[in-house]
Amino acid sequence: MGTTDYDLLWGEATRAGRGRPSGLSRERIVAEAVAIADAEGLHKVSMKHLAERLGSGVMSLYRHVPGKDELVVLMYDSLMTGPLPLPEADHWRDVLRHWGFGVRDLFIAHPWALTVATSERSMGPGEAGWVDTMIGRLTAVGLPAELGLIAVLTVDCYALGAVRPEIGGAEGDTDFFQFLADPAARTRFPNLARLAEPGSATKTAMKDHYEFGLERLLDGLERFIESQH
Amino acid sequence: MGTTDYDLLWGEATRAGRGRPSGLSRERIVAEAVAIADAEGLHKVSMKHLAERLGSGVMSLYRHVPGKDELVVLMYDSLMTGPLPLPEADHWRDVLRHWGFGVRDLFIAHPWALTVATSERSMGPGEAGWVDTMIGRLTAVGLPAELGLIAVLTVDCYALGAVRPEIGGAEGDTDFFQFLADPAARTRFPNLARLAEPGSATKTAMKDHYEFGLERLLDGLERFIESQH
DNA sequence: CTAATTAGCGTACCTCATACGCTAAACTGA
DNA sequence: TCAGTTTAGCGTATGAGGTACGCTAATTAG
Repeated sequence: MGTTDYDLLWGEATRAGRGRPSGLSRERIVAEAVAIADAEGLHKVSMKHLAERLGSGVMSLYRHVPGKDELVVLMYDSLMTGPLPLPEADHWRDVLRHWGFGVRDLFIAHPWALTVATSERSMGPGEAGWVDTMIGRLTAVGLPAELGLIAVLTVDCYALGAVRPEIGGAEGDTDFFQFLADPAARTRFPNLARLAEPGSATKTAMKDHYEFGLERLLDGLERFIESQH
Repeated sequence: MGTTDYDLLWGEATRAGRGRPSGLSRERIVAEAVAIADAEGLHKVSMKHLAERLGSGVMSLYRHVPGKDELVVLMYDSLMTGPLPLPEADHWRDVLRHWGFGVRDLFIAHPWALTVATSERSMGPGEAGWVDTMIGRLTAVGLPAELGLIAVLTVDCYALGAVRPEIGGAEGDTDFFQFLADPAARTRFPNLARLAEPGSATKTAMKDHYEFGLERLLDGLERFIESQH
C-alpha cells in the first residue's frame, strides 16, 4: 500500500508517443473529482458520476488512474500543487502562524481533505514542496535549521486536529455540545455544564479556540528556542 | 445529520415490555463491530460480516441500529464508556500530559477511530464523561476553572493530529519521506533533504515528534497561565 | 385465548468498484 | 501506402455492500 502510493504520486508522468491520443488526462480527472468533492462531498465522487461529468465512459478513467482509492490520494496532493499561498513575514513566529491559518483555510475550503489527511498515506510532491518551502522561509528569518521540519509538522498536526470544529461554520460548536440543553446532562457533567451558563467565560474562550491553541503552541516553541540560547 | 447523531447517542435505552425478547442488543452489536475493526480494520465491518459473527441474520441488526453510519458513531463513543484510564497526578501539567498520551494510546489501539474522530460528529456520552472528568481533575490540582475545557480540547486536538504517524509502528516515518531516497527529490527539496543525511539532528528530533509537540503545547499553556497572574 | 407488540430475517433492489476483452485511433517502419 | 504496433475508450458482467419491505415468530397484556 505504501509502495503503491509512492509509485502513484512520484511516478513518471505520461510519456507521449505512439498509440491513440488521450482526450482524458490524469490532471483533468483529478481536478474534476476535486470539484465534485468540494461541491457535493467526497461520498459523491463515484467513478460513474465522475465519468458523466467528464463526458467519458466509466472504464476510461482506469486508463489514467489505478482505482478509486488512488484517485483520492491524488486529489489530496493536488491541493498543494502550485506555490505556497502565504505572505512573506519577518519573524518565524509570523510565518508559522500564517501556516497554521493557511492549513485551516485549506481544510475549510476542502472539508473532504481532512479525512484523507488523517488516513494512512505517504507524502506527495505537492505537500513536500509546501513543507520544503516553509522550512526555507523559517530558516531565512532566523529559526534554527534543525528545528524547521519539526516546527512545521508540529503546527501542521495541531491544525489538523483543531480544524474539525471550524468546518461547517460557527454552529459546529453549538451542535457539539447540544446535549447540554438537557438538565439531566448538566447534572451528570457538572464541569461541562459551565458551558451552558449564560455569559460563561469558557464559552467565550471557545469561540477563538483554534487561535488560542495555535498561539499557545507558538509560545511553547518560542520558550523552547529561548532555552536553547 | 447532527440531530440524528444526537438522538442516536443520547436517546433512551431500550425499554423492556411486550413483544418478542431480543437475543441481540445494541451493546453486543457495537462491541462485536469494534472487535472486528480492531482486528481487521474498519473496512471489514460490513453488516454481513458482523451478522455472521453474531450468528444472526443481516437484517436483524437493523432492529437495534439505524444503519451502518450510525453504527460507526456508536462504535466510537463506546471506546470511551467506562472510567477514564488515567493515573492521578498532583500538577495540571502532568494531568494534561497523561491525557495527551492516553489519547495517543487509544488511537494506537483502535486506529480506525481516528477517521471517525476527524469526521463530522457530535459528542456522545462516553466522550462527554471523559472530558468532564478531565476538567474536574484539572481544576482540582489548580488549573483555573475557565481554562479547563479549552485546555483539554486543545491537547486533544493536538493529539488527534499528531497521532497519525504514530499508528502502525516506527516505519511510518520512514515511508512518509520515502521519496527522499531519490537524489532528484533531494535536489528539488533541499530543506527536506536534510532528513536523508546520516546523523541528521532533524531526523533524531523527529523520533520523539509526538512528545516534543505535546511538551511545547504544555509550555505554552503554562506561560499563558503565568501571564494571567 | 386473542390481540397487540416487537424481534428475527429472507428476498429483492440499488449503488459501486472494477476485471475482461473488444474496438478505435493514432504512430512507425517498410 | 499499408501492415503491424501501441495505447485510449468503453460496454458488459461480476461481486460486494447497504438497506426497504414485509412476512413470521415469540412473547406479554387483558
